[in-house]
Amino acid sequence: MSREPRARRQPYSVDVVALTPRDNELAVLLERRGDGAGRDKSVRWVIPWTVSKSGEGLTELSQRALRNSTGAATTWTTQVGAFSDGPHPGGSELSILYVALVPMGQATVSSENFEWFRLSDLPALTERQSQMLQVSVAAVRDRLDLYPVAFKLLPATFTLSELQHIYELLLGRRLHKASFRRALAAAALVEPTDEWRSEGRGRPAQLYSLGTRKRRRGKRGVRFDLLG
Amino acid sequence: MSREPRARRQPYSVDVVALTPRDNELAVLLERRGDGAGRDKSVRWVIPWTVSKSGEGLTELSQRALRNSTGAATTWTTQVGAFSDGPHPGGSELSILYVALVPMGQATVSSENFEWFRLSDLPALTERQSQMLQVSVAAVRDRLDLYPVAFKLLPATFTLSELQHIYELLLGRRLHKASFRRALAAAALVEPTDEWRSEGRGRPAQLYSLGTRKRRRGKRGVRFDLLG
DNA sequence: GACATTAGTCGCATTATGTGACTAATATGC
DNA sequence: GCATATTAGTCACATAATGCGACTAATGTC
Repeated sequence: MSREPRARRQPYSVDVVALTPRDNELAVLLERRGDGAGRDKSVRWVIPWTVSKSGEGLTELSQRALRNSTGAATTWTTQVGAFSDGPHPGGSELSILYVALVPMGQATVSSENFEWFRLSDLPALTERQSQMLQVSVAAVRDRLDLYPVAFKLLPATFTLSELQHIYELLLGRRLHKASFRRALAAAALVEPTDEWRSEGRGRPAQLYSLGTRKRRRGKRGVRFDLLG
Repeated sequence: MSREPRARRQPYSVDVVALTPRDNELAVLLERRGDGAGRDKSVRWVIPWTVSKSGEGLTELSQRALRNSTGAATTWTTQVGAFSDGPHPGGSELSILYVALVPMGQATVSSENFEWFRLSDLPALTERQSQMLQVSVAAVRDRLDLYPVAFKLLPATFTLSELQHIYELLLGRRLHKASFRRALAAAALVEPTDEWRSEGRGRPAQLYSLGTRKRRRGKRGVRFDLLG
């Protein structure tokens, strides 16, 4: 997609931050903007976005943006919010932001205009785009305890070590193996399959899958220790 | 505000769900719509909303909507999301939803066009409005552990019993007094003032205020028990 | 002064969590 | 084959958090 001809202002766009685990951290999918020949060379990558065509719902729009950038991948997607400050590459006033979680190892691109970047190795972004990315990652972290986001970053079956690595990646700190597994077992969240994976060296790991939802209600007390 | 003359479609509106504790549950501020003489008599109340005037940011818009409906009250406000399904009373395609938390006892109205309704005693709403209200309440609940929302539903000073009641109201279940206070003390969240409140019968209660933030980081393990 | 009512605390049983050390199963180097 | 490295998975025990009933404290009402 090349530069727009001084676009008339679109009312709103749907922007999608697609995240996937890579090299022990998160990576985000960005779109190449223009050919670098324009006057604004400093910003060459943007968060993929679409604008409404004809009465499409927000969800459909986000799915279309995702399909357009990753190539396929019906992944888990959730809305983060709306942003109005600063300019948008498509000239829209409003950005409706979605995060999409792409399972490890399934991070594809639809064309060479798209590329995955590790968060520690990002290209320059505009203020608004940078903020949207930051809020997206924070949104995923905040939902970690309430929604199965960690599992959406993994394939349907996974080893417990992989699951722990995802949690460590999202929390930004190491977890103790025995504690992690004990808590996981207590919640009866995952179920073992009869498959094992041999990763080269070391003992093979058993594969697990996310168990059927059990509507367990939290009956425990209030945690005041993570109010921020 | 009376019926609009077959409004041209606005690009988007900002809708504000204002919540306050009342009679041991939450109450929401609604706006009377039209005079009841129109053909659509069944829906006479709507969630207060505004549309953009001239390059206002979303935050300013929500503040204006709030001022317009409650009369004053600079309360704590946060964005919930964007909604596109179903019709909006203002004819906009998109609703950007905000929740505002109004401290107990400070729930005023700017005019007789506005009224507070307990959630158990709501008037009929459209599908979209009903959904937005439901999502707003869920958003507040989901943020209970991460953000000091419970304190935003109380005045600057409060008794510990009042605080516990707010938590019980938001969680929908009873908490044990001693456990609640022990956890609260461990987090060093609140500070006692030297004031006491005598509520008629019973022993007077000491008043507390929310202490200064202390950036305590969560070093504890993962909770799998409330994934849903 | 007995009683009702609300605030606030204590002690102990139970459960959850942190942590290091242990065993198990595989690959590699010699 | 056998020692060693590497990763998976478990155990046992100490410490911390939580559930919960019973207690004391301070007020108003009769």
